[in-house]
Amino acid sequence: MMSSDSSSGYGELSAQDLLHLLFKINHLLQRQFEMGLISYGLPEQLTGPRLRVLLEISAAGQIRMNELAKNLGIKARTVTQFVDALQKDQFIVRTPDTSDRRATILQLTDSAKSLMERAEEVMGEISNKLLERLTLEQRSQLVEILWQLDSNRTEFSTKDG
Amino acid sequence: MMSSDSSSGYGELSAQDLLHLLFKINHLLQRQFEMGLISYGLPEQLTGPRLRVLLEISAAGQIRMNELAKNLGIKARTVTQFVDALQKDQFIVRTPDTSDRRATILQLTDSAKSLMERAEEVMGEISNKLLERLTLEQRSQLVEILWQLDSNRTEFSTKDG
DNA sequence: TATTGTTATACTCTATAACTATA
DNA sequence: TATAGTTATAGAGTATAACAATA
Repeated sequence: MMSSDSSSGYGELSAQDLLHLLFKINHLLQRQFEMGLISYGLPEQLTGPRLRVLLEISAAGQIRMNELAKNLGIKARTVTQFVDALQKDQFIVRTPDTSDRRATILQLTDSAKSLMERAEEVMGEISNKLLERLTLEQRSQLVEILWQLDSNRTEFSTKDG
Repeated sequence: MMSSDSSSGYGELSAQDLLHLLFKINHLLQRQFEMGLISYGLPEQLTGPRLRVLLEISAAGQIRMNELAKNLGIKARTVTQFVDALQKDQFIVRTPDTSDRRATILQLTDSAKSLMERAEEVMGEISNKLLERLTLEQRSQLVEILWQLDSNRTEFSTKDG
């Protein structure tokens, strides 16, 4: 699969192999990250996407479902589902927005607030562990590379624009 | 969210910010990769995971469902579903394994074979485009970094081992 | 008894379309 | 008419548990 040369010449990979390697390692890291959260005692219902929702609410203090959808890049329907699940588990509460009665405002419950504090700590520790093998120089290189990749933004046209 | 310093000091990110940046860019790249496949005229049913299944079968020539599950790191039940879908779309065929009548062997159909040739080309082109902003040096650095991250393998214990 | 694949079932993430209540 | 959120529905990806056929 990967024009193999397991000695040291890893600079010789094709773009495709490099990209696949990136996808693979990223997937592994995400897996380890999520396992880390659980192993540090965070509730298992807190999947990656749900955690992202809570972090967004936490950062905002309070936020409309509307805006949450925009921030997370997901659709209103999807937010409703997250909110249903998170409310059922008592992580958040819905309150009607008095200034616009169509809207709903989300807030963390008190218990979720302390959970999020813990989550922040834990995420910091996990991140340190996952990246511990990288030298400072490699970290800067990685940032630079990611930055470059982000600014690339190749546009592949799809039928629907 | 990200201890901001939008000038140039991107080497100063915390491990957590760096990891999140990685996750984000990776997600973006994967999205662009999939959009690229479609924009090059590959069938839309060919989602990322399904493509991976076909690539695995293609590489093997023929393969047992059993082994496919192992190679992809997914469960037998999940393979059945992929195979059902891919067979319905006439990308693959099931044939009984005469040497072990419990087993089923998978092969690409002829049309899928030529599709996969095309897919390989297209993936190469897309990869080149997505990584075109990286210098050769950055590519080596990235490989080195990913390699390092792969060898890290922090083990977070979960309840079930 | 162990293994291969399937049926039955379920859960998460995501989406579109139609609708309600409000603006 | 446009916006905020919900109901209804769907589909992809993943899983566990129970089971049939075979080893």
